Amino acid sequence: MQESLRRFKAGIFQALAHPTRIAILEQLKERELSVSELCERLALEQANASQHLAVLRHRNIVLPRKEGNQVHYSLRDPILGQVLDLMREYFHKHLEEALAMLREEGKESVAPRRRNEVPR
Amino acid sequence: MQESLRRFKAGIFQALAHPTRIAILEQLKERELSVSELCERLALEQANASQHLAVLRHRNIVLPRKEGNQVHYSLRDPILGQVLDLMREYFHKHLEEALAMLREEGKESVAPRRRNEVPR
DNA sequence: ATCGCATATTCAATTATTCTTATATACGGA
DNA sequence: TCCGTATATAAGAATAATTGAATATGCGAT
Repeated sequence: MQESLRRFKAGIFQALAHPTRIAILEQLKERELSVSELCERLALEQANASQHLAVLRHRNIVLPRKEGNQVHYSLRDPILGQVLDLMREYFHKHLEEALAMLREEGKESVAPRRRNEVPR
Repeated sequence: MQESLRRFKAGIFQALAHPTRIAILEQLKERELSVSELCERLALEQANASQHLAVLRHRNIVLPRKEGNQVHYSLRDPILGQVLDLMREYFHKHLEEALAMLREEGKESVAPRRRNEVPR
């Protein structure tokens, strides 16, 4: 597979690689929502929500539907919903380490590794 | 779901969000490989491969196994293999637009949208 | 036409990723 | 021990992503 195709996939993952956008997609997985509904549910600034939606839109991950004054967004392909479901499963499976990882967050003690040890 | 859990998921996606790391994972999905084998197959610089492997390692996506002089890496959880498979399916389904998107790459003509049009 | 609301875009500042080059560490063998 | 190979890390420059504030656009109602 060529570099360009991998860039396409990487682009999709990159679009998913932000907590806010994951939150948005988890909402849209259930049903179509307007921008203001999303802002309300997720406590987002309007401009910020719009920017994140733009990221998702540019990757064709999300579909806008205009209705009068507002824009309703929906998840374009259920496959990405499945991906999110798999991630949920993955998350549960690795709950312990996920929590540990989150607890470690912010620490920067370097803890030099002992000789003969495999890298962190 | 809390912000911290979404950060965990976003972190995984972020680790997947690079063409080189996708290439690495697609190789490891098939079988365990040493760093030098990966470098050879993917035509990577040693230092660069090592950095990308470090990203995957820190997320516990990939597992190092030391054997004498070298380190063999494997995919830690087949779920992520499934995720890559779903992405492949997604990719095929949206092949047309993917190609269009890739063709557009590098252009920066802004193409002002017509009034009454839904955003890009 | 003008107002008000919903949404989108732009800009500048900050922060995070990525690449390259150089150096460090760990190991096995002579 | 010292050497060569495999891998990891560090440092710096280049690039990209994120944010908040300000502004723009599109639409419905008056």
